[in-house]
Amino acid sequence: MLDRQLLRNQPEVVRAKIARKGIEAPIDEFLLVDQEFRTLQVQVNEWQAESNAASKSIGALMAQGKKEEAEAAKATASTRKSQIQEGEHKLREIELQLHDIELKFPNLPHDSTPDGLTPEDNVEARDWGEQPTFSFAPEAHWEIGERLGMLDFPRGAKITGSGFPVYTGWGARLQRALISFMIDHQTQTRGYHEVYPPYLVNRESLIGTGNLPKFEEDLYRCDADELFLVPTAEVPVTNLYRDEILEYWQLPMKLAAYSACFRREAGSAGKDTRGLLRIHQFDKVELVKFSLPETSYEELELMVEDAESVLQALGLHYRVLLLCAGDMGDKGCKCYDLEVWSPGVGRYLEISSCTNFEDYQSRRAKIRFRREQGSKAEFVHILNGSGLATPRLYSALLETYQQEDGSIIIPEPLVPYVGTDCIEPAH
RNA sequence: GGAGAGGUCGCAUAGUGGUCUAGUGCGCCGCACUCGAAAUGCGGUGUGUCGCAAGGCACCGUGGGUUCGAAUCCCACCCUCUCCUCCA
Repeated sequence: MLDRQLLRNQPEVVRAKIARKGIEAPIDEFLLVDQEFRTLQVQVNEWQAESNAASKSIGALMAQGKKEEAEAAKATASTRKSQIQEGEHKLREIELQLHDIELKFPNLPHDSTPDGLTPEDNVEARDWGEQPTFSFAPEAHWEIGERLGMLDFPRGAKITGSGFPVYTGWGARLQRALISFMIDHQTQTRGYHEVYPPYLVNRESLIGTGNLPKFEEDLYRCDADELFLVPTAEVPVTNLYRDEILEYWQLPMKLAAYSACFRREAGSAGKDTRGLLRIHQFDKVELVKFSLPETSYEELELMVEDAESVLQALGLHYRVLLLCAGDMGDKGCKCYDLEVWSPGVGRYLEISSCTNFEDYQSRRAKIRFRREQGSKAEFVHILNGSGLATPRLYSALLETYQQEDGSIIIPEPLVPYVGTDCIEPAH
């Protein structure tokens, strides 16, 4: 959600900035409904003020025992009543309409976000490590996983559906190890506070982060209870402080949460269907920051480094992309993607997105802070990033550390979590 | 799921139809007193929205209703607590 004053006072600036994302903002619709809203509000307020004054005078007349005058005043007042009620209803209706329009506005890209509409316009900020070389043809992770009894796609499809893989044996152990390693890494060496959130959230929470109203078709919904499975821990974690005012000293607040993530991936049927590249249920450690507005872009750079540090610890080659305005999505102001190299698949895989939303989410979720006691509450800036998502990490790990004899070397920091330094084929 | 109790301004409480424009205490801010502090006294102290402003309007868990007028009465729902039931 954007600042209503900004929309009113500088509609053309807003329109132009949103156009950089290749999106046409509903700015004309907003201005029209907003004007209607304000006009009616002034009118209804006047009526209410008259009514309040009249009621007060009736009270005074009653107290003085002037019953007849009071009765006469009551009669007059009751004629005004339906008019006011009608006006109030209409006003509420228009306000909801206005709010709906506001919720549909995408965020404005930051000036440092490059122009462009397609992935080709993204800017490579840096890379780390080198593409590993092999003396044999590297296998894709689904081949390695099935051969070593770590991944079972057919049975996952049987018990649930496609896109719900089963991890078994060392595969399950490795999955659990990655989660534990990453959450420990972020909390113990990068200063994040651990959160373990619910996996089901209500509608308000999804509106708060901006997943609703626009992206409902991407979510799994439990109709009986009006709850949704979380597409990312971003949703419950960001909403922890919905409708709250934080203390100045709490900022920046850095939270790290593991959760399973559930996405219907509607509209992407046929894309990346093999292996772990695009699945409906996956695991992710999510980083969320509540920041002072004036430092949020520094915090973004630090968050990208936090995400990168996992890949560096595991010795995986990756690159960092600064996304162009059109490829960043609706909610962000500035976004970096981390792409890890997966040699068997032969591609860089998006494994983390680190985004500064500025006050877009905090405005929706009403998350504010106070600089000092008595000063006005301001919206915090909210950032989040994956730190990291497991399926593509899993892919890069198996494919990078595969050996000619069919085994997988486990990188050193992960050994205590997995309980072995090498996963070998069964004999 | 069943029964009961409760949800009021940061916190704690008062308020059961019109001097409530929601009182009081604590906390907080300002001023006074003081060398300084404590104590004390005085004043102030929520959010949103419309307005250049003065000021208006809305908000006592949420949504409806009754009434000229609702924190207060009625209905539905949500949440918390206690007990019962169920249960990993």
